[in-house]
Amino acid sequence: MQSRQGDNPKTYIPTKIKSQELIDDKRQQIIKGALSVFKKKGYHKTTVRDIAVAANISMGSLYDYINSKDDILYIFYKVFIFTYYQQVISKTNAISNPVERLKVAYKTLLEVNFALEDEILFGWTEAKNMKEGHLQEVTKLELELIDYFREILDKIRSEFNVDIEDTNLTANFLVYSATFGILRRWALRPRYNKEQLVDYLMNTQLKNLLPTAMS
Amino acid sequence: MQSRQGDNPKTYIPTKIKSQELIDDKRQQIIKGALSVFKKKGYHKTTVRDIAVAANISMGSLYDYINSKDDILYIFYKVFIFTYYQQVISKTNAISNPVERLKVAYKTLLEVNFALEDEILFGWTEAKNMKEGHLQEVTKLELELIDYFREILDKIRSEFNVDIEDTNLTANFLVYSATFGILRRWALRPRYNKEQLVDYLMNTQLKNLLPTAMS
Amino acid sequence: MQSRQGDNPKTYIPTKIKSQELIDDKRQQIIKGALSVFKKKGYHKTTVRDIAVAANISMGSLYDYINSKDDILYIFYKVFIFTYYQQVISKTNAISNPVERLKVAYKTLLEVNFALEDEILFGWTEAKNMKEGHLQEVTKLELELIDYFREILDKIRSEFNVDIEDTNLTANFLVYSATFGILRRWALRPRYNKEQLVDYLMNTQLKNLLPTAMS
Amino acid sequence: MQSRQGDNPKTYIPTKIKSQELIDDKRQQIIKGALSVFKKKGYHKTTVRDIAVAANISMGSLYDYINSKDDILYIFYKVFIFTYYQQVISKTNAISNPVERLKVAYKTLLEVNFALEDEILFGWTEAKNMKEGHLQEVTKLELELIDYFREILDKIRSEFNVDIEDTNLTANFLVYSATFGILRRWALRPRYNKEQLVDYLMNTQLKNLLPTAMS
DNA sequence: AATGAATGAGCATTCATTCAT
DNA sequence: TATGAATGAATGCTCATTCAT
Repeated sequence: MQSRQGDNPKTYIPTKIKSQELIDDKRQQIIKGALSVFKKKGYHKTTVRDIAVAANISMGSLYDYINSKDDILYIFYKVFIFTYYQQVISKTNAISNPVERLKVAYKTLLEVNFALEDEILFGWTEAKNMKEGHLQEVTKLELELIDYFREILDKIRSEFNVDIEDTNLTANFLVYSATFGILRRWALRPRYNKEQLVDYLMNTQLKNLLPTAMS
Repeated sequence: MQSRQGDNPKTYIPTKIKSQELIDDKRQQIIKGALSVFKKKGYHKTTVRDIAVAANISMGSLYDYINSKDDILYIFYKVFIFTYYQQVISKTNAISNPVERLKVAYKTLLEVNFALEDEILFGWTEAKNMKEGHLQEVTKLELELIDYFREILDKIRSEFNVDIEDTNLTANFLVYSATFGILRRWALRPRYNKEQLVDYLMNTQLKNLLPTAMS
Repeated sequence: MQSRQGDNPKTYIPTKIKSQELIDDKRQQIIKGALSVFKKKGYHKTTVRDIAVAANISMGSLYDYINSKDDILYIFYKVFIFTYYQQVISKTNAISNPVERLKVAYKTLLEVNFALEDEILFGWTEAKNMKEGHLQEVTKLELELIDYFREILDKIRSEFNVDIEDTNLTANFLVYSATFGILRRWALRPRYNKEQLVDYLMNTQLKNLLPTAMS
Repeated sequence: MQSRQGDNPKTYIPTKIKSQELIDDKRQQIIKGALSVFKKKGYHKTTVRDIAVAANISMGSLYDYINSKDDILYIFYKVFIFTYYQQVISKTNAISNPVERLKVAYKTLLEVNFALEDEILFGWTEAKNMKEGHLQEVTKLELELIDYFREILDKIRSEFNVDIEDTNLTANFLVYSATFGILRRWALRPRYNKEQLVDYLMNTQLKNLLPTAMS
């Protein structure tokens, strides 16, 4: 696999601070604090003061590590999507059978989604608040994940002669379907728990894709 | 079918204006203007001034028809979801065969979704900004739509002895799947047009549900 | 007694309306409504809309009879002080013995004060909101009342040779003392009722003024 | 004398500022500026901008020290009444003879009133604009001052066997009488100066209270 | 004469960002 | 580097007054 953007969540945002290590540490601290407030109040209603308090850092210092409130959103997305992405890759990279790899990848995707519920919910609704350049970069990362699924599907199609009409479209839908339990949780909880939802998607979305013998 | 909330999109929000007809007209004008700005800037970044200008009404007059910025969001959702809902119902109510009804209902749902792309995109990301009471009311309307699908599925199951494990969960997923083309348009366009996306969903989501003979 | 301003509470404020009778009626209606709202909310927090509603008149019509919110305050004061003033005069004008006249006048003043508690409380705190010219005119009316008391005291002094150093200052204090029970009601009620407060003032303020034999 | 509320004018109003010393300084500066504008325009017509300008502080900074316009009023009253109160107490606390103490206390009260004319004039008319809780607290402080006079009168009555029917009512009237020169200044100035007014009240209000031999 | 809808300047308050220490 | 006080433009909302009908 060729090198991808997704391999590194760190981004160049100019700061007054020299030590890169310090920058990384503090930014980690900042987005951790930020997310804890974002979850409750959303991006717009969260003030930079709120974030500084939650991150246990002074207002002035905060602005030594970022240049604007928007940067916080950007850094959050980078780290978040990178994590999301890495988990799926790392758990499946070594699996040679593409059918098996698809199953594990989709299952992992579902698990990660449930593990990062708050982040996903927040991410879905607030992405539009990033400025153009940042948004594009984040979008690119997500497209890479979809592409990862497409590659698996392509392999299945060519190796097993399975009939999948459009692997790109299918990959897109698969990734979309994986957030069903999260984005609809207001309608699904508490009636259904995580396991039931994972099972439902594994049984319907994958089974429909693969010949009965395989699934 | 018993009476539902969804039968009436008008809601009592006290105003300073006495003529109900005028209220309805102006509110229509307001949300039309509001949406045109919301689309570009999102709810929070849109100022009430922006809305007044877009709706071609003065600030003072605007507040004669609503009581707060939040009300605009609320009225928008009520009208939007009601339209959404009504179209599906009105086009399928008369179809007695439940399989046929399901097909037409889902197809209509997809068409409406594409017709209301902007509204849906906006609606998905900004719902959380409504105040508690309003949010609940809007949520209720959406649940009624899901229930409408569940009822059709129940009928199919009992009349045709089709194996659908959980009709409620399935109905939820069906409604969710219908927004795929909209919520992922940044990844799907311009490669796929509306027809292709509608076909994909009709072919995968419905076909998987019904025995081959029926679909 | 020469003609005084206080003889007529009506004032020339230009209006669009021709019939003077109608003007008088409507203004009566307006200040009645206005006072009922002023009592609860004070002048500034009362909106013209509030007044229109309370006076059972339309916004547009209201402005046919007055020219500004300030006018309402002005008309209120004119009527209020005139009433206040007239009662004291009319009950005492015929009493020839000045000592007796003083007693009845002060007693009447006290009674009127308690009868118009709300008006007085409102009047004291909101007078400053009238515009300069109006304020002066109203002030003039009150000075006439003080003068009325000074005249009685002058007569007592000359006829009975009672030692009252400065009749003008004394008259001022007498009128001031009469509002004690009203302006301090937050500290006096419910411990003291109207009768106790009237007795206290009659016994202290008048008795101290007049030789024991007279009071 | 037991501890009283009046011992401390500082009140807990949460702020964004951490240094208490700075808070005290700036608040002093704010109410000084505020009063200078309030005097001319009254509470309602004074904008927060006016206050910021008069206090030589930026709008944003102003709100770092208070939370609402109402708070300014509240802080003003606390400081004002505390000053008022403290002066009377501190000048008389050491005087053992209660008759002497009464004389000095009343005289001091009169002097303080004249020294704080603007504050009193403003205070009387705008108290109603404080919110409920604040108003009660301020009221309590004033009641303590009245109580201070009542205690002196009680002592005089018991020690000297002077006939004062109701010491509480008398104390109330004494405190009320002390603002005569201020609240009626529009009718009294420029004819009477401060000394004449102080003399008048000392001579009438106290002399009437005490047996001739004492006053 | 009466009505009530329309207007827009004005207000209290917030908050991202800067900067002196 | 770190701190937190200072800044002021921007925002949601109000309300006295006007005006078309």
